[in-house]
Amino acid sequence: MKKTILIFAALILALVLLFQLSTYAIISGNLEIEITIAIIAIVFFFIGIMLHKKSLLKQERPSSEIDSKKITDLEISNREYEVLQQIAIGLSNKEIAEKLFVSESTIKTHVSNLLIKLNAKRRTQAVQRAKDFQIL
Amino acid sequence: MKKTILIFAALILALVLLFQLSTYAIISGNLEIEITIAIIAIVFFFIGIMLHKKSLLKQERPSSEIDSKKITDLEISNREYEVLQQIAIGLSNKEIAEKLFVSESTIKTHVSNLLIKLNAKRRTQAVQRAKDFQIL
DNA sequence: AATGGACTCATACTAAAGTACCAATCCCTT
DNA sequence: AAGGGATTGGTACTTTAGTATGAGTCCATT
Repeated sequence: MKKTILIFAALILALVLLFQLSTYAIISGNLEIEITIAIIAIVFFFIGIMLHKKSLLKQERPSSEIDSKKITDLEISNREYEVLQQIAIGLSNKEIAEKLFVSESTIKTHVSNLLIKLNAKRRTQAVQRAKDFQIL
Repeated sequence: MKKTILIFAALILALVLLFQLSTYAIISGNLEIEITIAIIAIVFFFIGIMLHKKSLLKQERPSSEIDSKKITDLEISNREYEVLQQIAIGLSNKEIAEKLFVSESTIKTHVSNLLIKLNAKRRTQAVQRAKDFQIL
């Protein structure tokens, strides 16, 4: 909200400045009115583009951001989440075990707990549900 | 490219029209120059926003579009692709078999072929690779 | 008519995945 | 110090997944 106010203040300021400039230019005869109008048009054209770009950035981020709150809500521990990430890239339990320097038994335990917490029957379904929850 | 030319033509036309309007207004004394400038600024401000929005739509679509050419390149058949989609949503072979009204054996055959064609060792990896290829 | 691709299904395996239970540390909080 | 969650690991099993191989049907192209 603060940024919006600042942006609009800047816009009004720019408008006033351009107006002052154009008035002076027209009176002093240094600039033609067509050029003044053209400059104003171009300046606000690009202001429109830039503002829209910034507003979109704020909207796009959440859609691809992981929801860390949801992870804690589901009571998924750090280690379990690490395992979940490895499942998502298609690794087997043995491969995950080697990557995280633990035994395959440990990974199986983590996977079983993940399936319960994500209410999934299989690891493929767990990945799908995790993506629905925006935690992957 | 054609659209870009049309858009710029429309922009120039709008600029000329606004210029004509403002010249007439100022000469006839019906409008103050400040108001004219303000109108031009607002109009081009919104033109900027709208143009940027349209250009973004063209960019976003391809990133979430499935690459049907890639599917044929990988020699993945229609039925195999259907199975791939079901794997991606986390179904087991038996569940896929019931959904597509075929036996589990058939699904296993399709899955095996998919793994070869996608160069994957497991179904989870197949899903991951399919997404890399933009076919899911 | 013959060939080849797509789809189907089966059998018999081997290999992963997943379940159920138990248990030992470690670390943090009460 | 005691309790509890997190992490680790094991054994013993059941269930899915995946491989290998062969074979039949259907359909379009040659």
